[in-house]
Amino acid sequence: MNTKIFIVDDHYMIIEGIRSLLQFQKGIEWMGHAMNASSCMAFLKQHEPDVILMDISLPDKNGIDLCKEVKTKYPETHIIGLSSFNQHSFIQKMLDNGASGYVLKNATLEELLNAIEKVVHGKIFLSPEAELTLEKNENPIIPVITRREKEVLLLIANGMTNNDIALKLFISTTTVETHRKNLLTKFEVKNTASLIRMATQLQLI
Amino acid sequence: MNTKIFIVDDHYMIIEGIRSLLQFQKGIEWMGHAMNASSCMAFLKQHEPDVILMDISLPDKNGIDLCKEVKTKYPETHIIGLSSFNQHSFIQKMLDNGASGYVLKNATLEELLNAIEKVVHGKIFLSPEAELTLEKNENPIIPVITRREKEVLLLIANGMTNNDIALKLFISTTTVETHRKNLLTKFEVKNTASLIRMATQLQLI
DNA sequence: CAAACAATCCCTTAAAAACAGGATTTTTAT
DNA sequence: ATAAAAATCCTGTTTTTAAGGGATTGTTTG
Repeated sequence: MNTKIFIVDDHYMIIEGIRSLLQFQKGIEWMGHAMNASSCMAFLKQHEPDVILMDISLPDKNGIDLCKEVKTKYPETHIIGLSSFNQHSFIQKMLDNGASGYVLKNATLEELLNAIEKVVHGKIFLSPEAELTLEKNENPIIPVITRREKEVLLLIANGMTNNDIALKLFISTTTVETHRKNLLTKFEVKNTASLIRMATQLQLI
Repeated sequence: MNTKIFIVDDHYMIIEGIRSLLQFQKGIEWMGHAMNASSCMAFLKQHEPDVILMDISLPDKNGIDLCKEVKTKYPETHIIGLSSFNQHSFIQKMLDNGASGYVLKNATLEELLNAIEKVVHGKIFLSPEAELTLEKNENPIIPVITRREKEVLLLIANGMTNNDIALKLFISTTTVETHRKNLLTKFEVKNTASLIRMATQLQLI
C-alpha cells in the first residue's frame, strides 16, 4: 500500500524540491500540492492523503491554525510541520494542534523518508535539532501584562515620556509611573532600554 | 555558451528544488552546490560559475558578508540573493555588496530563469515583491555610526547605564554620555526608548 | 460574596539621562 | 603632511526614570 503524500507550502522551490525527492520513491504516492490554506482545505474535500507536509507560514493562514482545522475535520490524516524555524513555540504549538512530526527545511532525504515512515505508523517524528529545542525548553518567559500596561508600553516605545503619556491617556503622571514600574518588574529588567529590547524580541511591539 | 550556475544554501530541499528545475534547462549548466560559506569559497578556488544563487542565512556566515567577499575576489561572478524574507535591509545590503539580483524563495521557474538571464547580461533583477519593498521604503535613513558608537549602542541595549559602560570600556562616563548624545542626534530621536526601537528595526542590534 | 486583579493616584529620594556648549588628543585617509 | 573624522574628556543645568513605600476605587471571577 502506497503512502499518499500532499504538501502545503507557498514556496515553489520547496515544493519542487520535495516532489523531485519523493516522486520516484517506492511506496510513496505524490498527490500534489497547495500553496495556501484554502486550496488545501478544498483539496481535502475530494482526496484523502495519508500524510500532509505543512509549512508554518502560509499567505492566508498560519500552518498552526490550519493544522488544528485539518485534524478536527480529518483526524485520520497525519501532519508533519515543515519550517525553516527551529523555534520552541512553533514546534510545541504544532504538536499541541495534532501534528505528528516537525521537520526542518534543511532535512535530508533520509530524514524526510524516516519522518513519513514514522508518522504513518502512528509515531511522532521530530528533526534532531527540533527535538533538542523542545527538550531544552528554552522558555522565553513571556510576561503577562494588562491591556493598559501594553498601551503604555507602546507609547514608551514611541519615545513618549511619562508626562506625554499621561496627557495622551488623560491620566496622572504618577499612574503612568506605576504602570512603567510594573512593566519593569514583570519583564525583570531595570531600565527602559532593556524593556524595549525585550518587548521587541518577544514581538510585543 | 552555457550559463554556469552554482548555489549556496543550507536547505537541502531548496537545492534539490532548484536543481530539479534548472537541470535540464537549455543553456544552463548546473555546477553543484555548497551548504555553507566556507565550502563555497573553497569551490570558487577551482571553478568559475557565471551566476551564484546565494541564500541570506547560512550556518557559518551570513550571505550578505559572503556576497561582499565573493565579489571582492571574483568580481566577474554574478550573485543573486535568495531568501524567503522580503525585507528592505536585506535587499539593500545585498545590492550594496555587489549582488545583481534578489529572488524570493516562492518565485516561479520563469522568474528564476528571467533573473539568471538578466544578471548574466549585466542587468539587475529583483522579484516584483522585492522591488516593491525597495521602492516603498525609500528613505529608511540608516544613520552612519562609528565603531565605538555601535559598541556603546549594544551595551545600552543590554541594559547597561553610562556608568556601567564607562567601567566596561575603561573610559570616562562623560565620554559615554557624548557617544550617547551623538547616537540620539544621528538617529534623530530624543530618548533611549526610541533609540533602541529604531536600532532594532534597522537590525543594528 | 470575598479575594484577586486592574487601574487609578500620591509622596520621597536617588539615580540616570538629556541638553547645552565646549576642548583636546588620536586615528584615518587624501 | 595635513585635514577630517573619531574618540576622548570637561562643567553645568534640567528633565526624566527608578525604587521604595503606600492607598483607593472599581471589576472580575471562583
